Amino acid sequence: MQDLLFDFLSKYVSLSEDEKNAINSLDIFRSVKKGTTLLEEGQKSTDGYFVLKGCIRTYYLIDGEEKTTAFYTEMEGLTPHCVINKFPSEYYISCVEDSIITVANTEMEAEIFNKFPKFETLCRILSEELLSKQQINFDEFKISSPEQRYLHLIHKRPDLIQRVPQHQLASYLGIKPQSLSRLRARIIKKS
Amino acid sequence: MQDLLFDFLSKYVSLSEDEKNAINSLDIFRSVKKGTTLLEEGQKSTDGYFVLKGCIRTYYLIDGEEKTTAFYTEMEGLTPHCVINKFPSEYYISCVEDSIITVANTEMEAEIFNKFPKFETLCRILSEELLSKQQINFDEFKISSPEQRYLHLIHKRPDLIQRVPQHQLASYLGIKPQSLSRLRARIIKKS
DNA sequence: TACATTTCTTAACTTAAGTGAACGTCTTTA
DNA sequence: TAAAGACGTTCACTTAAGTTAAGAAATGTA
Repeated sequence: MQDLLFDFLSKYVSLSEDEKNAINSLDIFRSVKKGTTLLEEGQKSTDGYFVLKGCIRTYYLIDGEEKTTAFYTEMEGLTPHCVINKFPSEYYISCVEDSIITVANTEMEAEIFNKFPKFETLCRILSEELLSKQQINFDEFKISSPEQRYLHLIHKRPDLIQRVPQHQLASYLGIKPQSLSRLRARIIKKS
Repeated sequence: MQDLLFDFLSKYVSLSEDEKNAINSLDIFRSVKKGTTLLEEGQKSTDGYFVLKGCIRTYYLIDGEEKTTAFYTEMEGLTPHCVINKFPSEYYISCVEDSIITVANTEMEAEIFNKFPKFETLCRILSEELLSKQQINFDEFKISSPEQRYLHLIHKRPDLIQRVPQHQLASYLGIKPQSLSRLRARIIKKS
């Protein structure tokens, strides 16, 4: 399982056996069942996640309704906002599928950065890349209609449409489940 | 003018005179007039920007229409996507007001990181913070209606509503200028 | 298997955003 | 200073999303 992680990292830096061992010794690999809640609203945590296999999502609970705002699949990671700002979490994190993930807290990160500065460079580059991609995503969302967003998602992340329930996709697209259903019917009719 | 930058940085790290001098010697401070285009669509660039005073925006030109997707004001910075992905820029960057900014390219960054590893830590922390804030912004955008987004903007960035033209604000809120105009009239009527 | 629950779809109705056009105001500039 | 252009508002009309409700389909569970 570790190989998935090391293969991914090797795209950015080359790791010595020492460095790989240092990571392995941290015992960060976890297998989690579909439906497991990794983080709850109101909870404080210092754990960040990285998905090796499977899918996790973040959602807000608003007036009893789940509003899914992000999905993380293979080779995607997230550091919850509450880890950064030290306040209780404003959202939930939950497993969409049985998944294999890494869980690492801030202290483990600091330890690794200290021993191997290379990792800090890696993390800087990764988060700068992510920030930039995220901005493009946001831009695209703003300048598109719900229908365009859906069509775009089909091209950009076709897997999501298969592996994620419609009502979760809907809020991810910024609309209600009924609207997504209607919008899909409209698209099929057109073609 | 440099003091604005150093005051900001001092919130994250303490800088020695040596380090400040190293930054000053890079000659990164620029004064730019309202309307100046810093980056054009199709252009390649390695420059990142940080706003000390004033306001800059990113916009896409789609079917002859400007779609403004982001504003950067005092103590906010951006690294354009084209700097990260090495492709021609998909958007423009332009000055909304007369501004004082820093302009730094990738090589200068590398040089500073090399001399003062502390700066890389600073940049990692800043970009992780930004990424996290950005995600919260995006979440909020998704779960809100245009009217809620506008009301939220009034509370979160009241200055923007004063200093930025309505039609630029509109696309920033993901709607047409006419809709923003109508939405504002609706809000006034209610209250 | 049978029942309950969740998820998805459909429909009728309401509300709000998109569109195109007109108009007044303000700004730019020739 | 006059003309042109940009900007914001309003309006009538169109289109699509929100809402509420009902029912079908799929899923999970006893």
